[in-house]
Amino acid sequence: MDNKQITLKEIAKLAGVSTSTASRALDERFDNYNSKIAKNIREIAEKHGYIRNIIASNLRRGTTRTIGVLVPYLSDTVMALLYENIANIAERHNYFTVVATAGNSKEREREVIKSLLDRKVDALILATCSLDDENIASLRRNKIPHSLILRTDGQSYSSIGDDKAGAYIATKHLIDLGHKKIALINGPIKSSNSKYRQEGFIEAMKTSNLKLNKDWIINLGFDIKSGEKSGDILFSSKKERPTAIFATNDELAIGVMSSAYNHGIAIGKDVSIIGYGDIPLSSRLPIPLTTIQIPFEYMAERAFNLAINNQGHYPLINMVTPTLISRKSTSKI
Amino acid sequence: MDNKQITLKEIAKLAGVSTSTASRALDERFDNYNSKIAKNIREIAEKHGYIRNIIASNLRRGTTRTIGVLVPYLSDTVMALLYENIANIAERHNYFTVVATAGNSKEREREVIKSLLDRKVDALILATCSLDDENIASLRRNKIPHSLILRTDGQSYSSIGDDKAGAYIATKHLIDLGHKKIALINGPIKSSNSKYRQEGFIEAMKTSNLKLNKDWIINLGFDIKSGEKSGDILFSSKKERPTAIFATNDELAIGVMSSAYNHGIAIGKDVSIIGYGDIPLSSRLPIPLTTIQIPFEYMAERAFNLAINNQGHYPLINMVTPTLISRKSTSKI
DNA sequence: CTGTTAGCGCATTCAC
DNA sequence: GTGAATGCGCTAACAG
Repeated sequence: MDNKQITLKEIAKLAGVSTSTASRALDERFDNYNSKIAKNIREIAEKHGYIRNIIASNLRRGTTRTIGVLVPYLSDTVMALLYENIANIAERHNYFTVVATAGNSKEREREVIKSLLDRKVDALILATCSLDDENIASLRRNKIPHSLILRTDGQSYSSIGDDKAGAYIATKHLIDLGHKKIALINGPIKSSNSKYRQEGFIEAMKTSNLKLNKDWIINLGFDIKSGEKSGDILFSSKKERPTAIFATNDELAIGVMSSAYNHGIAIGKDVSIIGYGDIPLSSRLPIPLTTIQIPFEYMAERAFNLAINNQGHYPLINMVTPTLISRKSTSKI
Repeated sequence: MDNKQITLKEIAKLAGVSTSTASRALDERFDNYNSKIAKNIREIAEKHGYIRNIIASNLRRGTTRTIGVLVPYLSDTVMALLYENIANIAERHNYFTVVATAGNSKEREREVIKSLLDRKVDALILATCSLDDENIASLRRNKIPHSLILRTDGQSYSSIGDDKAGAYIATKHLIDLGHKKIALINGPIKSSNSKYRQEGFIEAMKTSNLKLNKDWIINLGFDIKSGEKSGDILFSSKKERPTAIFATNDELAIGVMSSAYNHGIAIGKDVSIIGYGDIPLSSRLPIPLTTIQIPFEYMAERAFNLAINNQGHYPLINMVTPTLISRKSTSKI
């Protein structure tokens, strides 16, 4: 595999040519270099298991063909899926990918961006964006190639889902099932996906002339625990309870389900729950979750293209259309 | 942030010293270099936002302080948790980490290892090991620093859980609850964790003089889907059904739960289910999952130390002890 | 402690 | 199409 790798110079010597000729013959970017001598060099290189020293090459070329991806947590399945898709598409384009996790701290995010940049990544893809994100503004100021995925601040090139439409579809699904008392469990509104999903929810409610109950719109976090807490708030209320809940991501929905179970409320019967994201788990829950599917692969591909080459081929904000996946957690009232 | 980064040479010129002096003054490895001139260099560097070009530094130093991590899937929560823990401990030691996913293909794994090595990672940590793993044998032959995590082939330095003990505890828990008809849902036996968990299961059964039913030991995959299939096999059998099931990881257990639900079998009542791993989700399932907790952080730390520096400070196989977490998915018969 | 010299391994001028 | 020369930016060996 390696140990003392054979070097370009040595290959050149073996082939009886200069290192520059050897370098050209082995440069993957010139595919029209087919002289006899070039072919010979390639054969020799192949035979001796020559592998270009990427570090040296990167230094000289001034580019690393590496993109850095920033997510809050990799243990968040949506983020893991997003990253896997980005890594795949990048690999197909001969790019290498590195991830870093920033948790929910803007400060940590700043550090991590710096660390990625110090490593000379050619571009960044960020899934951490909040609506007024100073870190991302700083990327723009410094003209650092980057794109946003899943969430946008409306100012950098972004590949996101049509969150408002998705939320509208989700809410409409509940309404079409006959529900009128519908609660929204959402993440913090400072993220664009939360904001637009909330807008979609409200629009669907208003369009159907349904009353919005302020106590039934809850904005805590994005994780299971937040969903559970939100569910506890709704289900332990002395007042009226909602008959349906739209949780703006699947993890929140799972948390709500857990809470419902603890309160002895039958999911899909006493209460309908719809999520957002369609993570692999959702279809395999004891009560499979009705949810909104996001085309992650397509989203990742666009984010990649935006990061690498966003010279006006694409609009600033690129949206993919989500679709409803109906399962057992929702039913007619 | 960057753009045209100021270079060491320029800092040296500004400080009126040679580049080598500047280099030494800014070398993080010499913390005892505190002459007046050195301090001055550092001040100037700080003022001008100097950042060492890591690529050039890596090339010259011949080391990257980067470790490569190989996992099957990042969308497998256990793997994501493992990686996050490795990345954290590595960062604390001033190492950078990159991940790659190999799916379940040994061929792909080989490619990915090569790609990581081409990038000159200083060491590898692999969570992909099977019992007789040619890729890992190859690492040993080529004396490439590496360690195994979660799974071992018994020949490379490894940081794993005590799978046999964990499985014994899990099975014993079911037996102590009065169960006698116990099924095992396990991954493919070619992975050490599956193998040892199966051994622990069998030992507990034998120690308690319980009969092993061959139809009740199922070895499919590691994912939810496999768990669901396995559950379907058990629950749709015309013959006798088990009253308890030990699934050797939480995802399998979730799959089984889904199957149980579909068959109208009440979890924690008609059937007790115990998992393994304690992923965050498990405690928040509608019926919280009894499971075996693995100390991932400690496991990751040891794997890191083994990868970086395994010169006999540690035994070949390092085991962390798992503990039982009792929840509602198991109950007395 | 400091400066000089000499590369790490490769890619890119620029002549021929 | 090829080779000689020249660094990318940094670090290490050596001598003082």
